[in-house]
Amino acid sequence: MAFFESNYWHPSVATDIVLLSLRQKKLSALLVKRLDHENGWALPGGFLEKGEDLDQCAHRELNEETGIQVPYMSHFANYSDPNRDSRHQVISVAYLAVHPSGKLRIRANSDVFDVNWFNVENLPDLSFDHNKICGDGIKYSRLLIERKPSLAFAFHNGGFTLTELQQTFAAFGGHKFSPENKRNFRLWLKNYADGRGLVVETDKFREGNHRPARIYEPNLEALDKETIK
Amino acid sequence: MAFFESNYWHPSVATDIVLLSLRQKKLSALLVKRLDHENGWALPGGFLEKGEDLDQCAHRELNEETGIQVPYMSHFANYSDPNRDSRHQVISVAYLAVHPSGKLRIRANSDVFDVNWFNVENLPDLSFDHNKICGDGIKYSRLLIERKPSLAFAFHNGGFTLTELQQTFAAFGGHKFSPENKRNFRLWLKNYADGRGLVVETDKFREGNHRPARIYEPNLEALDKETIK
DNA sequence: CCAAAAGTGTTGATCCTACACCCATGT
DNA sequence: ACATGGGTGTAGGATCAACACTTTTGG
Repeated sequence: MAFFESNYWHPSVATDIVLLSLRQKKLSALLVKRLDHENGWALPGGFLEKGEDLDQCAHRELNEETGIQVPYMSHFANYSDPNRDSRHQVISVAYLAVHPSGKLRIRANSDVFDVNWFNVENLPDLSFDHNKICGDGIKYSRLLIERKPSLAFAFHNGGFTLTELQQTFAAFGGHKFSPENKRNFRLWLKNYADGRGLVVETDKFREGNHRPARIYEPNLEALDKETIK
Repeated sequence: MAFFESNYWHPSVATDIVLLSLRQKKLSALLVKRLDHENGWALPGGFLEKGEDLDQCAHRELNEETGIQVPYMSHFANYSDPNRDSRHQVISVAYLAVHPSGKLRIRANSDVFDVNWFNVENLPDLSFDHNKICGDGIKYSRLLIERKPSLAFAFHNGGFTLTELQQTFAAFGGHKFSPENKRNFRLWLKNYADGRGLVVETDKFREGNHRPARIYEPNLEALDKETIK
């Protein structure tokens, strides 16, 4: 006997996560290989379970499949073409997430037998419509970081120098945050962040073969007040 | 025997539509009274059917319940609290839509026994979490009209005068498009729309106890090229 | 001393605000 | 003639891009 019965038809509902990070200063997305997904690369994600909401589902799936937790995650689109999965009708609820650069501890998991970062300019063929979803997520991230530049902080753990922050913006290809107009980037940042108290100066410096660079940290309290998801 | 069976649990999926329009120059939302919704006011919408995608579902439900079609409709959020509907777990996919001001022909429908516009400043108590959804939709529309001002064209049928267009912006309470700075609104519009070719002058005029006002029309081709959903 | 990257001052163009003013119609 | 709303010109302030410059470290 079937486990689930109803007088009405029901679709399946899953979450898929476009997880972005900086790897070698390139914007990169995390992909997984799972036993069921035609053995190809795909976005991390999975089916909604009874009693949880979509946000919980996305966090749970990401944690189960990669063992990580992220400082930023939010919904950006739905995918509901009845034929997007040939086996049955699945609504995919897509999330954008950000992981700070640095070590990624991948947890062993029976379903997932490979996990890796891929430069977003050079993604492999993905299962289902995941190339479309991933591309949309990247496009969305470019819009988002212009509307809510504090998103860039989520790419850094334990503070950042202004040059590092600028490189983060540059990884998105945004115009104003672009290449070597260091001066204007800093003026813009001062204007943007100072009024809102978004960043705080620390007394720490990043050392190198050059003048040490001051390290800044995001002001978590002020960040919570930022509008726009 | 049950109509639908599966080895896995499935949620229900529905679309709900926040349909906005201008009524007496006030931003207003369309609400319906249905036999099943505790006999209270609620957003138009209903369950996804087998073989259709979410956009089709939203258009179909709106058409079935109110007999109208709209020039703008797009997804803005999901609602998935497991307890948002006490009867069973329903994912609500929320859409924002715009209807031009003017006559609304309501089609008789057995499920819906009342339909009406409500000023968004003064909404009644709605079924389920529809007050939350509707409020979010209105907030979203305020963001959207700043990011993509051409949305304002969807509130007008058969052309608009510049004053009418400005009143549309004013209905959202936006700062720059605000009260009686006619001069700057027009300068801003010229700068925004001229470069993109978004509006075209017609040779028609709106008459009144005063100098006739030139009527403009949106350029549909250029509108399609506008970025941002 | 030199290389390399951090960090600052300032000008000129551009955009936006505020305010004043003229124009065309109905009564 | 005048009331009403349509429609425009423009000076001064704020904002922003571009470029040149100084500072501090390691080797």
